[in-house]
Amino acid sequence: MYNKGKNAHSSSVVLFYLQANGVKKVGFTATKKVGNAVIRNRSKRRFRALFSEYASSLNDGTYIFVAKVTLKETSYLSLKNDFKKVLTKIGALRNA
RNA sequence: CAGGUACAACAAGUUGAUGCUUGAACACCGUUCAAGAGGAAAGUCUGGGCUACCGUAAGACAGGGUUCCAUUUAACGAAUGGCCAUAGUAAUAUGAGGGAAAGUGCAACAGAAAAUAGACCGCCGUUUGAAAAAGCGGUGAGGGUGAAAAGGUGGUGUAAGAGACCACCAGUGUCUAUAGUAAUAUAGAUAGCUUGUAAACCCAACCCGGUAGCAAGAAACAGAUGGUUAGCGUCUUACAUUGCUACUGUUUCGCUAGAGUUGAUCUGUAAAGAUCAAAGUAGAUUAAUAUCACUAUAACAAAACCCGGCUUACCGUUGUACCUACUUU
Repeated sequence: MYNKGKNAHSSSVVLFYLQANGVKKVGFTATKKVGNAVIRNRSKRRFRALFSEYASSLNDGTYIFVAKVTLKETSYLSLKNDFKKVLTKIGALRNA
């Protein structure tokens, strides 16, 4: 998936996407580089909360969101912007 | 009032919107209600419980661990109180703290000489010599070297010297008395007994089956293919036995009421113990316990089988007890 799919970068998020009809899967990744267990769990929770906002307007396919080191200092609004940016870049938003 | 010491406690809150995990009820597959991370959940350093394997049980040896004393505890390498040593004016803190007189070993460099002491300079005696000096012997008091030079000071003594002898002092061992459960302390007597190293081997006392860990392990269903005839560190004795066991997937159990928590009373200096009372479902498996907003900027850090300790990290704040100095009375 990392090899075949498309990817898009922003300051706090990296998105990997592979199109597939009838499948809708999502994964959240926060490696040890990001921080300790508390920070990683919090990153994944924030991703999950944001993803549920966009979930209905997304195309089918498999998504992987990867957290970057700067994520823990990013505010909600700028994270939302980044989220929108990577989704648009990849063309996953249905009504973009 | 200033500085310090010890211990303890808390570890955000608010409401609104949108959600998650578990349980219960209703209902009949969605509603309602309830509960939902820590003081260290961390490091994985230790003591156990629990589970499996090493056939079972007992013993010996080997091996490992502990190390001032007493107490506490299920147990411990932990805790409490004390002793000793060191640091601090003190409150207090720190501690790999048995034995060097059971034995063996080791002590770099420097230095003449380093543990059976040892003569380089010096000092003393004597022989040779006119003298300078040389030879032989004595001397550990003086010099210099070193982490350490074989207790210290003064005297007696002597050719010069020496615990060789004496007085006082420091330490050590032994004995006695007193205090203490004891470690030990104090006092007296006595032995001229006096370097360090046990994180060198070793000795003494006490303690210990080993390995793996809940991804342990157990059960059910389904599937497909096999493996081995044996074994704890070693040995001995007794008994028993031919069967034992592995793989993949899913589900259930293991899974949370426990050597537990809180409060009161009593016992104890304390760790802790006894009695009585009260409250109480976190239990997941990519893994819930949130996301956004507001107050004020908020640490370290996320349960994963469960308990006792230890270690390390830490924002902001509060309380209690004590010590020292100064001022006033």
